[in-house]
Amino acid sequence: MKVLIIEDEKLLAQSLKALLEARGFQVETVYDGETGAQYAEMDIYDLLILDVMMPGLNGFEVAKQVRSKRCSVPILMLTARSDVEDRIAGLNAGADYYLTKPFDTRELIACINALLRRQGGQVDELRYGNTALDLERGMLLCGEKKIRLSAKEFDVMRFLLQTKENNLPKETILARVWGYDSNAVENHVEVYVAFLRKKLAAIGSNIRIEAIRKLGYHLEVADT
Amino acid sequence: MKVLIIEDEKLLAQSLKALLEARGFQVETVYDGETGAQYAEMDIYDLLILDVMMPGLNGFEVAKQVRSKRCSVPILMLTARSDVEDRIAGLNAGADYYLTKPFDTRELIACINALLRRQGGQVDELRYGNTALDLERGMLLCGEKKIRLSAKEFDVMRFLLQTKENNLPKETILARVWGYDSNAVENHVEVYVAFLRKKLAAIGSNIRIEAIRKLGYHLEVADT
DNA sequence: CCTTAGGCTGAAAAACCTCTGAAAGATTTG
DNA sequence: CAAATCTTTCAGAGGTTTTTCAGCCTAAGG
Repeated sequence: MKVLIIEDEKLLAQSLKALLEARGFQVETVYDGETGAQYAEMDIYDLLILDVMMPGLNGFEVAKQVRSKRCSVPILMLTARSDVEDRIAGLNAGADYYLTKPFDTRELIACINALLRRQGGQVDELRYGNTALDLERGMLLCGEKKIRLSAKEFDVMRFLLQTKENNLPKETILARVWGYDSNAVENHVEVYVAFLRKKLAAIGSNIRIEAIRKLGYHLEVADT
Repeated sequence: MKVLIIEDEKLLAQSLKALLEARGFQVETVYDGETGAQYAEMDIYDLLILDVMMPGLNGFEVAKQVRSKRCSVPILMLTARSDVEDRIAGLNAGADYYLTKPFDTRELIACINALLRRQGGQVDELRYGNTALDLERGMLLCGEKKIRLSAKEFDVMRFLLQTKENNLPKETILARVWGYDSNAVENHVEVYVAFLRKKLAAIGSNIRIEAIRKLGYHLEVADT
């Protein structure tokens, strides 16, 4: 789980980072809106934590910009301003939750869990068709049968299951599974899709991984 | 969009109902937790609005019960108790958002929009006549039938659908789809228009791509 | 009614993607 | 340290898509 914190108060940013890292998140922090928007648009994060009041681009603007790029990562907005108008503006700008500073640590964690749960983050199983991905054990389950996935297979399968029948470009899979700065090539994705198709077939799953040339992959339930 | 309101204060329930109906939602209200949980578990709602303090099953319990049935409808919790402990309990019980009474009407609407926006799995598409272009999967849809488009076919079709019955010179299509600096010729456009007409016919679309000599192409809905 | 240029079409060639198996290179496990 | 498993690399098969081209058709103007 990768989290991006966009917050100009470095002290708060650092303490948030520590807090989340202690719970097993991978955290990156940036200290201004422009950089934050850039990072966020790589679309490799599972959650954005966004301060409203920042020099340069403020939180509302960052949220709007990110959303305008069709990036649907959950956004949690933080702010000292408890004004109703602000909350409304934040939500309308594309935020998913609005939390007022100072906030209780446990409340923050509960919010994050709620947001990630909706993304399929806190559940222990992702289902589609007649098949489930056990997130604890990294296994594909279908009826009585099950099969173990390797780490990369698991990551790829997870992203596919999160986007279900929506298109997922190879680029994006590459960025999220191998890292945006890795020198992995698209054939890696193809190879892993092949691995997954083999394993899905082995347990009799009715999930198909469909390829659309030049666009990417998505899941479908076999018609038959 | 169907919304279920579970709220024992009938006055508040009714005013919420009116408020939402005015925005085009289909609203049902129930006045106690047991009934609410039953209704919710039918899994036919797009959103639950849930009061915490109710006789019998309270909001936390309803949320837990609904979630335990693997029902993932978004839950918005309302309460007069502004206690942090409550908010945490609510979120952990499975709520997606926690709003404290009294709340601003516009804030409520913003919350609802935020929740539905996320859930709506927004399959965006361009429609014209009896036909739609699925932008996510690059397919043409017409009733039950659908057909895949190749990348270039898709680009041309999208461009045509964006300008609808306005004239679109071949030159412009060339520039936009093949790039202004490519060495593609106008016959390319003609060929692709032919491809598209064939595919449109194959799915029984009533869209016609009309050519006007020296001027370009545009769409029309077939009269028949 | 004829001419002509623009538009249409089918076929074939060329280019391009995706898939796959095999093998080499890493990494983990026993 | 050896064995097993996982990841990367590579090259070619098999399709599909895109381009090319030549000839046909049709609308518009004389």
